Amino acid sequence: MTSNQTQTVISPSGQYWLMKSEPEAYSWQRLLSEGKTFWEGVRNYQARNNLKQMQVDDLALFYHSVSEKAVVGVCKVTQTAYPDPTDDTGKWVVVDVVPVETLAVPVTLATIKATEALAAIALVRQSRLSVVPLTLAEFELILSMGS
DNA sequence: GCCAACGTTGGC
DNA sequence: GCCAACGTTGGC
Repeated sequence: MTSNQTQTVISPSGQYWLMKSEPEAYSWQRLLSEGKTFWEGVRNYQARNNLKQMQVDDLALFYHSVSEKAVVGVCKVTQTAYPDPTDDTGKWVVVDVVPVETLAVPVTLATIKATEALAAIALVRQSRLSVVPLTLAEFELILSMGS
């Protein structure tokens, strides 16, 4: 590790994600205070497939949906997909994540939509998908907008 | 609170 | 296997 910045911005697998949560259901502040969580409750096949592709140390933006509509932090995958303990059917999975950093300035959906370079972002194009992939460029741009 | 988008379910 | 009905999500 040469610096904090390198640690934050680089995902060894080259994969980057954005994960959505309603702050009323599970907030960034709660993740900060708990230090770790498993990302439960995904009941959508496409989102599940994204979860299954995650590697340890993949980085993900944490997005507050509905009441806030802003990217608020960066988290990191510490455990790849395993069966969702809150699910009886055995069909669904979770991953473990830990918080990495809080954005100095939340990056709002309105700002993202107004940014030309983010026009293709899956957050906007597939607004109902709760776990979406990001390109490195999208990930880095949102991080820089939030710093 | 409304509505658009979209995923799921079930009848045929 | 199609498609109408329905439920859910999430932005506005």
